[in-house]
This record gives sequence, C-alpha cells and structure tokens, in this order.
Amino acid sequence: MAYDLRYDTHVRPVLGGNQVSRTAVLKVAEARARYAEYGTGRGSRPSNERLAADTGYSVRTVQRADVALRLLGVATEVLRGRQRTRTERLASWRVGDRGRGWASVWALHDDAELARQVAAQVPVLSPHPGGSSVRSSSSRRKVVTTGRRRPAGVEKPAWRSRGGPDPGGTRLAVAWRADRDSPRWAHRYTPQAWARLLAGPAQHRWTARDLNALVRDWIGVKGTLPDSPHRPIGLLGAMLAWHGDDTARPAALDDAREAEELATARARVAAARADHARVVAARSAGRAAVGGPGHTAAREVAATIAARALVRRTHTVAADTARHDAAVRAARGLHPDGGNTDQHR
DNA sequence: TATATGCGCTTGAGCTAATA
DNA sequence: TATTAGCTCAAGCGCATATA
Repeated sequence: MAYDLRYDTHVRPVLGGNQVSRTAVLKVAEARARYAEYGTGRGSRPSNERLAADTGYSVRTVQRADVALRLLGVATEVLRGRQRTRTERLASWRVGDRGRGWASVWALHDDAELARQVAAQVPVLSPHPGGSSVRSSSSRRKVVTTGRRRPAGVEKPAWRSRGGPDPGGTRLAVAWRADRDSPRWAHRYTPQAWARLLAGPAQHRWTARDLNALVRDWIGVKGTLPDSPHRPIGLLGAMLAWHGDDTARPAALDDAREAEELATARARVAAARADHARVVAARSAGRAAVGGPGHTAAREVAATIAARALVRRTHTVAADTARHDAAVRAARGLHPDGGNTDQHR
C-alpha cells in the first residue's frame, strides 16, 4: 500500500533514472524484517550483500529498495554502516564475532499519515457492486425486492439477540476515548464497538485510568506496543486476558495512595483552621477585658507597686552616692562637710 | 519506450606494513 | 617515529543493458 500510494509522489522524483520495482521493494523489506526484532521492527542490521544474497537481487537494487523504503516513510536508517575500529574488533573477537565491519542498522515502522491514507483507500479497494463490470438496469417489474428468506426460528438480528451494546461498557469506552492519556488507536472504534469488550471491567468499576494503567503495565512487561495495531480490540482483549482478574483494578493502588494523600491534606487544613479559631477567640477575650473593673483594679495595683519600687530605688541611689562622695573627700584630705585642708594648698 | 536491473567506479573510514 | 601506499569494508552513484 505504501508503494502504491506514495511511490510516484515521494520516490520516483528522487530516484530519477534509478527506479526500483514494487516486487524488489517488497522482497527487500521482507528480508530486512527477518533480521529485525519481531516486536519493534528495530535492530535490522544485515549488510547490503547479505540482503542481495537473500533476495536474489544485486546490491545496487537492494540500495535502491532501501532508499524507497526510507522515502515511503516505513523504514529509518538509524546507524550508518562502517568499518570497526581496532578496539571494537578486539571487543567483537571476545564474543566470537570475527567481522571487520558493521552494517547499517535499520528500524522498520509504520507511518501514521500513511495509515490514514490506507484507511481512506478502503472504500476504493472494496467497490460497491454497482461499480463492477456487472451492468445494472432498471427493472420493469412492479415488485423488485425479494421476499423474506430468513430461516424459520430466527426472529431478530444477531446484535439484538446479544442484547445490544453494554451500557456500562459504552460509558467506560466513552470515558477512555476522551482521556488524553489514552492511545490514539482507542479512537479507531466507536464506544459501541468497544462496549462488549469493556463490559466486564465496567462491571467492576474500572475507569479510563485503569485501562491506561493496564496499557502502561503491558508496555513495561512486554517492552513494546505498536503505534497502530492491526486489531486494537484484539490487542486490548489480549491485555485484559493477560491481566486476568477484572476485580483487581490496575490503578487501584494509585487511587488509594491519592485518597490517602487527600485525607492527610484535609486533616492538616482542618487542624490549621481550629488553631486559628482558638487564637481569634483568645484575642477577642483580651480585647473585651480592657477597661473593665478587673482591668482597672489591676492597673491601680501595678501603679502602686511601681511607685513604691521607684521610692526604694531613689533612697538606695542617694545612700550609695553619699558613701561614694565621703570616700572621695577622705582620699583627698578634705573635710567631710566640704572644707579644704592647708596641706593641699 | 519507459522501467527495472546490474556493473563498475568512487567515497569515506580505518587498519597494516613498508619506508624515509 | 612519522608518513604513505595499499588494502578491506560498507555504501553511494552513473550509466549501459535487459525487459515488458
């Protein structure tokens, strides 16, 4: 599909006089895929010569196919091939690798824009019979429709016999599709299409967060998740089967931890509010007591105590000063009453 | 005649041995 | 010891040729 949709616009102008066939591109892509990691498409590192031997084409054609794959947007050359340094070769020898060079490393991948183009082509690839080689013409018969051919005993369509889309599963699918953390392929199907698969988890009160936690767990354990899985419903079904117990919500632990943090924060806020209320009450009581009989009596007692203390301090200082003055006069030979002696004169 | 393919040469990086 | 020629490896490119 990539070749059919993009070769003329993306590849042909670049390759000029060195075009490459669809068959050659497919063969080289298949050969490269055999050397890539199965789950991710990464780590494909056969040399051009190896690919030429595998495909039966020349190295030159392999090179052209590589360019085409790159321009089609389905492969990326991650590391260019080169000869190893002596240190690298010695390291390689220790693990039994006698090669002198390293081939380019390629990653094979899908392309979101290309996937959209392919999806857009589906109606063209599955034409209505009216567009086929069988010509239709207007019938002259009065009744052109066929009669009831339903087998006896079948009274309603299959979806109705299943009871229609599960409401809980539909609600969960709607929430999951609306969640910004959900993978893009969640939007490949309508909520009704997801509903049947999600009916079980919805019964056990799963949320969009649970589904995304399941996807993250899957990536963590399996190591990979395609950008555009071939059958998203099948993939999510595999994840749910891998998870096993629907009653064990994947995000339950996160929810419990957040609930505990929320409760702690609420208790902290309540305690702070109680402290503040106590402080406000005490301040109000203090302000109300100012000017009252108790406050006035206390002030009078305090003033009396302060006056007595002042008198005591004055007497003490006056006595100390008199003693000091007498001692100074005695040391100078002066009369204690204030007169001078002749000795000094 | 347009398209697809292969041959042969070139490039770039690195190693080895000969030589000044 | 530094320089240089020759070689390997991986990859790119132009042109001649085969083919439908």
